[in-house]
Amino acid sequence: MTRFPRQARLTEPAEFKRVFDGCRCKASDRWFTALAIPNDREYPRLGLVVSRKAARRAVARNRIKRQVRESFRNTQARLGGLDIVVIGRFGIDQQDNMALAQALENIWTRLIKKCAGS
RNA sequence: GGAGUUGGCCAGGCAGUCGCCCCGCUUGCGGGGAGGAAAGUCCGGGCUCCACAGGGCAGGGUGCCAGGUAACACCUGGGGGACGCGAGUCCAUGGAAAGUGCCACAGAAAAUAUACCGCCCGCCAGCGUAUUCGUAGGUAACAGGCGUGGCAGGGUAAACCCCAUCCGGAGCAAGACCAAAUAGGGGAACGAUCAUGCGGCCCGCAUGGUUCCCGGGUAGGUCGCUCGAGGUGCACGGUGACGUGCAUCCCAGACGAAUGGCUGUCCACGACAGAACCCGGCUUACCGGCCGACUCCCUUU
Repeated sequence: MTRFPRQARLTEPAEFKRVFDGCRCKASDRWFTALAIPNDREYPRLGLVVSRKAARRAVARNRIKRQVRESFRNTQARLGGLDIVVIGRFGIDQQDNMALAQALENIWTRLIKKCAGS
């Protein structure tokens, strides 16, 4: 299943707050920080935070978000019932799509491992 | 052919595949899905709410003339000035005889009135040179004083100002509607007339229960939200901006926020950059490409 419907997104401030406050496991590198918390569902949900600070131009922010969504879409089957917030960090707009995809793959793997342990 | 001026247009294409956001019939299909600047938020409107008898002052914008427009600081035409052989380009381009202020350059001096300069006359003091010294004379140069003469009543209003003219405030987080949970408010009905308080007691008054209704209103939701000063074509009017008529088309509407990923292929190897209520402008950013008009020079016929 590689769809990405609205149910698979965090859409309300309260949901974001839940992840930030109750964050159990965390994975980060130079360009991303990912926070996660188990939800009561059978599928994962994704929320994105890419600030103006991380990428000045709107075009760059859009590109980064699309990359994350695309990567999430292809990976979600392995993630299980997690609410995840991915945060873009400063300098991320300098990276090309290939680099972002690899970085994300790495992030997902580590996140799964950490959450399974907790 | 070369050099140049100017107006307009495009903004990688195609195929496959996996997705996202709207809409339509609703297995699943079909249709639509960022820009010329969507940007800066600098002007002008529409729209919404609030305020508002009328007039004036203050404050702010605009500034040759005429026209276009819903309106403008925009656009068109004309006048004037500057640049260019020219096509053209650029100009906040009203008023200095209402007043106040300022004045780089030039000038003696930009308003107090004369320092200044040139020439002339005389005087005082000092220095250098020549002579043995004092004294006297001559030459060059400096400073000061006196008399006479020269020069002006200019510029500046992206200085105040004057004149003309325009201007209410806030903004879609505008605003409208629906509306949980919880805690208040108002009302009605029901209690073997039960409990508590004020009373020694009764009456009475207050508080308490359950059910229902009403009103305000938070989270949340819906609307506003895209058919519009709309696009395209033709005709007519006008030097032109533009207007009028007819025909035709429906062309993003998201809201933790869609418009993308991958693969193949072609070429001039792809810049600046992402809608958030909607229009008209201005300004800024930008790889390249295409089309039209015009000017000058050279060559050929």
